[in-house]
Amino acid sequence: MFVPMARAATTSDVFNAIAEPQRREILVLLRAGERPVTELAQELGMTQPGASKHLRVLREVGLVRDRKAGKQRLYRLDARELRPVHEWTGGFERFWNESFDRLDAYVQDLKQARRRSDRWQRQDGKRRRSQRRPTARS
Amino acid sequence: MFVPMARAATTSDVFNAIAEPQRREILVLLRAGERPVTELAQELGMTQPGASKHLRVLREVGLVRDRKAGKQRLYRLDARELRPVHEWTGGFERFWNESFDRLDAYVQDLKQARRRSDRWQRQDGKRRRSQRRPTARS
DNA sequence: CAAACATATGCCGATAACGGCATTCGTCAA
DNA sequence: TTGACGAATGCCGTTATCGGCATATGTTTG
Repeated sequence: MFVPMARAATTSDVFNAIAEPQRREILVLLRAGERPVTELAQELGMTQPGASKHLRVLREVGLVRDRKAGKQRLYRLDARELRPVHEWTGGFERFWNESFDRLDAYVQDLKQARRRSDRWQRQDGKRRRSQRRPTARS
Repeated sequence: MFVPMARAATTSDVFNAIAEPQRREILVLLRAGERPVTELAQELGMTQPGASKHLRVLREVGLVRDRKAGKQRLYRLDARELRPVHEWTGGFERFWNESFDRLDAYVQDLKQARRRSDRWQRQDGKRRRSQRRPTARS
């Protein structure tokens, strides 16, 4: 028998944790320093239990730590686990710098070819290369 | 009446797209160059429809583009949308470099204080600071 | 046109995600 | 101990996700 499963063993990894906008917002807020749950909930415009649940997820992947302070529980950032994400995306850096796009490369080639041939035949007063943007999505 | 919604308007942003291990894997595979769906499906150990669906998600957030090549459809990487993620995580860099941890900061302070006081009283041959790494997850 | 091949889409089942509410748990103070 | 307060947990309803299968769509070739 087949046992289908949703999102395999994904749950509870860092990529998943930061896929939630509210959780990202929490991390951003925590850059300013420790904060109790209620305060965070308020800034996020959600209920306290809601915030607590997000904080749980963040805690479980190690992005956040908590310490007791009286009856409060102060959460603070622990960004170390964000590093793998940074590095993973960094592995694609050359693809967004270096002409990632065949089209770009192609256009560059055309330009070069033009320049070369221009040196040989100097006629053709017409405007060459008429803003190639093909109407771009409408 | 209340209309609860799951993951708000999250769906279909880049963070969500790369939250899926298989989709990350696809991106990695595509670094090597264009690839048809079937090939990807095979390397991922999943069915062709499965791969197609992941590719759809990636396409919708702009991480991937496709071009027709005969009866095949070749997918290629377009990593530009990965940049925002890289930059967002980069915004936390100082928290994992610079003593993110109060404990570390504390230890640093201790070291400094020691050094200072050492200049005044030169005793205490004991080892100071015993590798504070707190057992790291087991 | 039909057959063969490559992809996309639709449907389904199982499960996870999110948010709110009610409630429990834990801690401090009177 | 009781009351007040902060935070966590449980439950529920709604929606999304993921995977597989069957099927549709599209393209090339005979």
